[in-house]
Amino acid sequence: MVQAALTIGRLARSAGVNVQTIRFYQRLGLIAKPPRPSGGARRYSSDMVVRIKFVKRAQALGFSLDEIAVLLGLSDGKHCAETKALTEKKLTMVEEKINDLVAIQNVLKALVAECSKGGRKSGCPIIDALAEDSD
Amino acid sequence: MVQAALTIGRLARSAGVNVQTIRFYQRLGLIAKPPRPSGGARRYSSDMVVRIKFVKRAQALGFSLDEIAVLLGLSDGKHCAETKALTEKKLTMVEEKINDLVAIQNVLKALVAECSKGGRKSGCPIIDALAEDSD
DNA sequence: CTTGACACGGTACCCGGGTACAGACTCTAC
DNA sequence: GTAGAGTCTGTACCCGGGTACCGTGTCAAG
Repeated sequence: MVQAALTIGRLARSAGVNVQTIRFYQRLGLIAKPPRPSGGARRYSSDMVVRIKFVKRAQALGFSLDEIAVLLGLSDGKHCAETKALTEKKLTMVEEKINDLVAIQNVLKALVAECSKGGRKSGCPIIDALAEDSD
Repeated sequence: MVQAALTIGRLARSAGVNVQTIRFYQRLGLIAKPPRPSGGARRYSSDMVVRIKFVKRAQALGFSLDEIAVLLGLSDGKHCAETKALTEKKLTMVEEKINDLVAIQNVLKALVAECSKGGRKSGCPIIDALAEDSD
């Protein structure tokens, strides 16, 4: 933690993010806005790079920015139980989404297979299946 | 095809959709707008119910409204090859999404497991993992 | 002393898939 | 004749996660 005192542009480049994204995160309250030295540019410590990367990694694991705000609030390491609960909830959501997609995958596979088989009543079996009153 | 001559409200109820959604689909060109009988309300044939349900079923299989517009354009049953190609493309997209989610699932599972194991250096292993420079 | 590169703050716009609201009209029943 | 339900058009708003544009300020180099 060398407190490298970055400008927002350098901070953005270090974190691999746009300047606008940082301002956007500030508006959401994910990222603190350091005090502005009256007439000059705000200065950011290199801890902010870590914090932004934290956001990006959590996002890559499927957490929404709202959820990440909560995670950041728990990030002093003293709220491990809550953090774990949130992660388990997210895991459940991911698994539900996988189940949904697998069901879709099976339907699509069946449609493609039927199409390849050929020789059905009227036109295209895929179109027929979508037009049928199967609900 | 009894041409039941539905009002937009009845059409919406039959198709299980809001009136605004029908108008929205009309704006997108997914659904035709029957001529307005000068001063009266537009009348919809019951074929429109089928068409709207087609849209909803395709949507449930992961097709976007743009893609559904294409599907509807192919839906005379004479474009089975194109339809199949579109479906295969969608299947591939779904499979890619499943793969992404399974990767996420594995990471989340590992984090939860490590958290349950307990006894790590500093605070919460999940927070630590998100804060670490692993990229 | 001017030019260029940044920073600042505010606002508007993008995507996709709708939802909601406002104001005018028509039709039907009481 | 008047209330209520429905329809019409147009426009604005919602979500989430940003992106873009505008006018102004500040700083350093040439």
